[in-house]
Amino acid sequence: MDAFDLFRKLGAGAKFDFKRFGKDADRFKGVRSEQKDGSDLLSGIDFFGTGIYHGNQVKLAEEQVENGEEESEGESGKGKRKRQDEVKTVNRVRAQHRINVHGCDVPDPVCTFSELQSEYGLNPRVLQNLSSAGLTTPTPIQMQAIPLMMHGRELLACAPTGSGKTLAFCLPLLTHLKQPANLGFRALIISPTRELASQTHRELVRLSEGVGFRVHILDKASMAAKKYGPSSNKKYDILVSTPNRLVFLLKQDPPALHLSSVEWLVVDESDKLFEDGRSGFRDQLAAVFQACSGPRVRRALYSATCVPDVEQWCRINLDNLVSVNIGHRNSAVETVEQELLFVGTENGKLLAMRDIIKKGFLPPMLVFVQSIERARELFHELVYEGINVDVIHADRTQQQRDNVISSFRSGDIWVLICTALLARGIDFKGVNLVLNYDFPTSAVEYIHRIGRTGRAGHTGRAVTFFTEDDKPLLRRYTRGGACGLMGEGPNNIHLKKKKDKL
DNA sequence: AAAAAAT
Repeated sequence: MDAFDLFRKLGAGAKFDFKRFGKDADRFKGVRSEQKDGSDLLSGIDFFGTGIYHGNQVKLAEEQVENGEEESEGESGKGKRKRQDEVKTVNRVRAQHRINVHGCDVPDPVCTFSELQSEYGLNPRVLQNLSSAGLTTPTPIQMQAIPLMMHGRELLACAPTGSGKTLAFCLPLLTHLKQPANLGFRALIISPTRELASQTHRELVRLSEGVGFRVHILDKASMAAKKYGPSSNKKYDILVSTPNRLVFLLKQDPPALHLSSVEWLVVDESDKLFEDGRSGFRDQLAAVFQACSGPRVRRALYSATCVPDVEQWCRINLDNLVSVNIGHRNSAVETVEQELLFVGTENGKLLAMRDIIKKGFLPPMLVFVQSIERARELFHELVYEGINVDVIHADRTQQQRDNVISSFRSGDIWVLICTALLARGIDFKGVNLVLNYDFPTSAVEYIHRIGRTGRAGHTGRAVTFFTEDDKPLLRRYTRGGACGLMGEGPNNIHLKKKKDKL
């Protein structure tokens, strides 16, 4: 595995501009010539064309149709034909939208939001809120995951960045809860960062407007107010939180919050929250799972990336699991034009960055670096460039963090330097460029970072800086982390196992 | 490997 292969594996759908980055191409040629593989550079850059995958999907669907025919052999003519047609239609829909499902008794995908009202009793007001938000057609993940959750099925869902996962779990929650009830929280959503939690909270409030649900977020103020204690009036329905805050309240004696009425537990960015190790989220998440002790609790895990570890856990612990995958698993979103830029050294990064600024760029731009310290440093380098630049990371105060996010959303900040804090889930409208100033430490992180652009079918662009020093880093993580992500067929993913816990 | 996550 060399640097070239690595980038090939990172960048599904990547376009590499050889004229513009001729030097980089030469560089990779050099690297590549060390290999025995005789194939030439350009043919090597078949970025695992999506057409091949699509072909496989259709073929798979046809096989399913055939199976369906065999199964219905005992039936008489008319009914049999009707069932065959239905199976064909459903499989065609799945193939067309690259919906892959595994599990028993999977309900048909829905093709419109109004079907959700007629078939599953979605509140008409929510439907109205959807259309006033300009949402007309369900995305593939919504088509399949919503009916599943409406049937109360536990699931593991994997769909690309910016493809509508939030709505895919919010709609079923609202439908399932039917109306406000004073029973305490009946639905809980866990997110890895406060920024993502607050975004999800806002979405839920907007979506349920006029229905009367009490949607809460665990923030400093609500925790200080101690409003969820045993003596509270239980007049709340849905909670969104980061894990540790929740665990803090649960651990108090007596617990400052009860989750025994929770009927739906949604884990967003599930692979992140399953992260193990001394300071990982995993223990916190385990405590949350344990606290959601009601007999009727259902669980759904969502992410753009899925690791075998999480899948394994789901197979063992979830009831009659269904897993839904949209398109390639663990692949970069296809609407992002990806470029790799060799900049030689650290100083080369700064020069290239200044060059981008000097040449004129179309804001807003997100710039990812590897650590808080590096975020600070880069900010100090750029603050005098005459552009509106700011920086966000976990060491800034919540007030600063909130201000930065809102100024970036409003366009007052053109360039936002950030750490992994903003890598997942955050939905900025119209980020024109994601710059990986520091090379991401894993393919998974790369996928999430560049997924801040090219959202909801829009096009986006991502540039990744690359230096001499990054080479050993690349080799390490292709061995230990996500490897063979793509190019080996949709169901042939080897992610090396690190641990086998939980 | 780093970042985030409670007071």
